[in-house]
Amino acid sequence: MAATIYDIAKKAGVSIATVSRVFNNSENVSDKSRKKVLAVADEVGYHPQVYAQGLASRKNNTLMIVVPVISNYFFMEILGGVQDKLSDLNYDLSIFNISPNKDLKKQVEHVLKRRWAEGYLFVSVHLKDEDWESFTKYNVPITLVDEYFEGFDSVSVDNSQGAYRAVKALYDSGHTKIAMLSAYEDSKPIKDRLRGYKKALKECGIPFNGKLIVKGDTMNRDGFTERAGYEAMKKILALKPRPDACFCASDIQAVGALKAMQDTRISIPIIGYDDIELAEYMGLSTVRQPMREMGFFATQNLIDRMNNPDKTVSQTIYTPELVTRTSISVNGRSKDT
Amino acid sequence: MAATIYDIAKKAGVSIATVSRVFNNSENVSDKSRKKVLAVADEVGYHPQVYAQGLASRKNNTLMIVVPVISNYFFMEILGGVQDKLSDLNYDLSIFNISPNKDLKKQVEHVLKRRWAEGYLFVSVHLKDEDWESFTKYNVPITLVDEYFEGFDSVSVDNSQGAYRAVKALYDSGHTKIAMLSAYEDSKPIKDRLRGYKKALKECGIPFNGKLIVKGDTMNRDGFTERAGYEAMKKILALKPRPDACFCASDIQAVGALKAMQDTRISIPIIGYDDIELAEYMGLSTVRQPMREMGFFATQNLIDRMNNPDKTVSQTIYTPELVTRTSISVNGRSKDT
DNA sequence: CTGAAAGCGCTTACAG
DNA sequence: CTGAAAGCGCTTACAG
Repeated sequence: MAATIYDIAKKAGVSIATVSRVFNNSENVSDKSRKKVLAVADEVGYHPQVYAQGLASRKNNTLMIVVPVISNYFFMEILGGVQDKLSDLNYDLSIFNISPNKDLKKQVEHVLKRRWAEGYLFVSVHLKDEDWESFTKYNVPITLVDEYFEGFDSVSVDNSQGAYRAVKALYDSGHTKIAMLSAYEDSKPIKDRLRGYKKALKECGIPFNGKLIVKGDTMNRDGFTERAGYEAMKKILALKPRPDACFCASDIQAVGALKAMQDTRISIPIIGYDDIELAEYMGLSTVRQPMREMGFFATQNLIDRMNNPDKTVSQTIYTPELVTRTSISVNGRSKDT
Repeated sequence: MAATIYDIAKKAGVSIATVSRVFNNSENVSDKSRKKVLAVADEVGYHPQVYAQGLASRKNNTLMIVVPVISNYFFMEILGGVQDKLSDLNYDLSIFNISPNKDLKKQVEHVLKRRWAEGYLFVSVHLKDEDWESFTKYNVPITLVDEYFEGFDSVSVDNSQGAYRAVKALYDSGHTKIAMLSAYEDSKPIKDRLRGYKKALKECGIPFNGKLIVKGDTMNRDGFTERAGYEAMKKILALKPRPDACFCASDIQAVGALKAMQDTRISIPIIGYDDIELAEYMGLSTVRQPMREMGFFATQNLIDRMNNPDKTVSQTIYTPELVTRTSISVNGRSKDT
């Protein structure tokens, strides 16, 4: 049906080798041949097929991002950084969205085995060390983003430190009964952020109280949703004695939390996490991660490794910064009306 | 380096044909052979390479979604619907994110030419009819989502009707000076929604006034951002005479608009568009499209066409519905404090 | 149920 | 600058 390199070669009166060279930007083609080939190819809409190219050349010029949840601001920003980096490079970018209904490790393995891409960027894929370890045998360039494993290059953020800074800020503005609006407790970010929360309390001389760690009831997306935030804040506000401030594990939960405070007409200062675009428009104080830079750098890193498979593994850890807005003093909404 | 079908065949003591059959779930393999092959394959982490399979079988079992902006709620929901549909089918799903910096048509053509997937879902890709027409020659299954072209199957929503309903609702609750918080005027959704806006006004006997169509200054993502919404609402509130209600072209802009109203302490009823998850938590009235169903249905449609290339082209158009929350009467926020 | 062999559409030394 | 030919790692009739 579709034209092949043979058709083009015949029509252009050259060999298939020449056609191939034209499409691979080889310099060893006369201008005349090149023009002729291009003209014929354009006419029939020909372009080498990825699968044939991939097999013959043993490379496919594609990078693949593997990610569990596309629908979140963190990923979008990372993606932006990746695309910035890739924009002048000649790589195709494909995104594989891990399905929440199937086994995570199996899916990762599936992708790796099929040798779809030349390099992989795993974003927010959290696996046990032994699982990551088992993937080293595929011997393919991998960079981890928002995850840490000593066997692969990684780019992550110090979640514990971020939480620490948020809680510390709350303490510094005079609060001592600080709740943590949490999510699924086994999720990686929650574990890390809880650690930071505890560390801050300890440093401030406040005893840890498990009752102040509250999550919602809705646990899709591990509880990182508006709804779960809403549910959790309702519980927090019903606590006796009532907490006088709250660190939220994510901005998206904070949105729900804000709504819960509105509905109950009780406001306490809160700090979120992520600095999603909305945060600015909700006056939400939060903890910001340099997402775009992370995506950019991770891509750079991956490409470096592809070009030099033997370079030593590097771990890059960014420190998040606190962004202060109105929500830290009082609920940003209440003030304005 | 990596194992091939020959290695597995040798180790398992069978021919490569048998190994191939095992991986293609052919029934004509003895249990003994199958087990042996699977055992060996598992041991070395073997799996047929996509590129070799793709070339030899002339199919690759993958569907590709091509989309300009991943980072929006509409797309996320569409994706959810696609994944729902695909969950038990044996297709891989790959996402190609059109880069905003390069020529749209060229990128689409690039993807199509390379024959990456067996079927394509174009989501919110807006092209001229003649461009779509030129792609028919590739003769590959394509379904358009949120776009209409008579030559391909399509699944879309009646944007004009959605806007019409919103404006009508505003009128019905007593408003006559209704502004439209717009975005980049050449974008497809804006053109359609403006049409609905005009239609509603006409029906209500209100003369159209171009001054009431206002967009922001920041035009990235065609102005569908919080920032652009903020900017536009500031302008709207400064208009004399001041509009007494506003139809926003998207929820995300409405978020900015809400903030602008807070900052200026002037509130007028607004209705958004999309019904993003946040809307509920902001009390935002809006126009809802059945996104998940659309994704599900479009995928079904695409697969049908792949199985039956000659079936007649079908156009499916959904009608959006109005979701009423507090923002339609007064700014949902102001009430609560 | 199984294997030998042709073929998928390219790339890439090699020789000229 | 150019072409003939081997090879990439699979699938799939075909014959048994």
